[in-house]
Amino acid sequence: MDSKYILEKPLVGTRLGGADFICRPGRSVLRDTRVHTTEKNGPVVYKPAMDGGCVVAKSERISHKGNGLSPGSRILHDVEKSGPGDQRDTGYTGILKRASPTHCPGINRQLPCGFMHLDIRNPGKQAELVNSFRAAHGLNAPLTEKQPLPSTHIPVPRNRKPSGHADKEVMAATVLTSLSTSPLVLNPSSAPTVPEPASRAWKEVLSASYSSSTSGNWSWDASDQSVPSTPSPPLSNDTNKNFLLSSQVDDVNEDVTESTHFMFEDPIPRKRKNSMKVMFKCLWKNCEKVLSTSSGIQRHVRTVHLGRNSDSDYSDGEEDFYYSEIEVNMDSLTEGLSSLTPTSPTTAGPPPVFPPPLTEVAHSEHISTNELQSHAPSLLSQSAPSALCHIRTDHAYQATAPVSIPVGPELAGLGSGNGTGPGTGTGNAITVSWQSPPLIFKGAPGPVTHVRTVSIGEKRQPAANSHNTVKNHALIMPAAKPTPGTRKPRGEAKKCRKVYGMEKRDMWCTACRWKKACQRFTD
DNA sequence: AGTGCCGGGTG
DNA sequence: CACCCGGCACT
Repeated sequence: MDSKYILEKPLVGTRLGGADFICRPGRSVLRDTRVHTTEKNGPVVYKPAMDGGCVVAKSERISHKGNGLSPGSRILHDVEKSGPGDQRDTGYTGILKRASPTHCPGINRQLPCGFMHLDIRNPGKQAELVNSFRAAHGLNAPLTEKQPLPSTHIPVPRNRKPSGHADKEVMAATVLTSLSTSPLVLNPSSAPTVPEPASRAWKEVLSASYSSSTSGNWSWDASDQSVPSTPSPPLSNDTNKNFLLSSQVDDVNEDVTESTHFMFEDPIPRKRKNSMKVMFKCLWKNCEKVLSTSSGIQRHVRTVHLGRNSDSDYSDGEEDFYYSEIEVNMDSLTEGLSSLTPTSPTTAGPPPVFPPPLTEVAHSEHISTNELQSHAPSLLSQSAPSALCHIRTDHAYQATAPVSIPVGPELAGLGSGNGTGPGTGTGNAITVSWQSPPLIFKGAPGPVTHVRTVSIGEKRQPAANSHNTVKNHALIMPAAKPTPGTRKPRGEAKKCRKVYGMEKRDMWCTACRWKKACQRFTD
């Protein structure tokens, strides 16, 4: 399930000389057990890109049609062509269907967007996108030098010089990834700075590649839930959102408190857009710094956490690891709502996460035990600690009437795969799939959602919700075994004993006679 | 104290 | 399994 889930995530990547670069948020996957021909094509492949040229890949599968075809139509065509057996392809289509932006921040933003923003003026670029896209799905996309085209800028760190085969591949992946996904195309003005999404993708690639001990075979097995290759904080899954908006946020205003909460998923984008503002939050452990500008946060990270000289512009992009974009609901902030009362405690899938949770995330949201997902809570806690606070304060089960716990479909669907995820959207930055991250409770849009966190130590609960509670247990913490001590809530209905009394004990149901849960007067 | 029922023992 | 009961949690 897990692996499948991952495959269903938005993938972006490029196949370079036999190596598949599948870049997912949080993790970059390079999978290819086939013979690498990178040595042969590698240099040719990325050199142009690094020089600002454009790498044009030609898909073998579509090569018969030539390269001159309308890229746009080809894209669609290719997607449609996806064979049922091609998991990656299906994965992509799945993405399209799922439209789960939270899953793949940098990427997600790009694929779908890429289609929409294909630069008609530059067919070559479209070809790139197409190829990158295809590559991401495992389609062969041998690179060629045809149609060299100017590329938008490629975030190649100055100080990082490829020093080996792996590095080259990394670079190639980075370049291609950025090319295929860089929204910057839309915003040339921001060229001077490294596009965050791109740079992130690049880093992700790097992190994945560097963490790999094998030479050309970089594969991130879906089952591999190992610890992230770097101690970097999680990149928020929402980084993909409002990317464009982020560029607008140039006003250097005051820091915002951590009160902000993530809007991982935006079911009603139009509605919220007005009040949403992209902020940059430091993900460094125990640091809740939130700044309104990426440069600001980068500086913060660089100087405060990385110990770099604040005066220096030097940046290897390392900072990108330590902050993420977040959407801040300005309405909630301006309305004087306590920062503790997020209007919509939505959470997204499992964020990648490294730093320890700031708050206890009640054993609840673990959708699965795999590490990836297990991270989700931490992100959750980091991103929306206040939400958790609320969650814990409400004991729905104490209500006299059955209380329905507003659990989003995501949660309900947890069983279906991380996708469960937390959300549908789960994905996250880096996250990968975080899927998970189900993690998560997604309240119905509105003020404080009453989400009840089931704690292990919890004791009996009124009958009205007993079933719900039990279900929640199963849903929310399938892995969490009911600890001894969690007893079935005592039913409110009169039992045989009360109904018949001790004198008519023979009239009791057998269960009652045996001191078991009454079977006759069930709750 | 009364009640509900879990957990465990016995045959 | 059926049957029983110690004991806990809760009212």
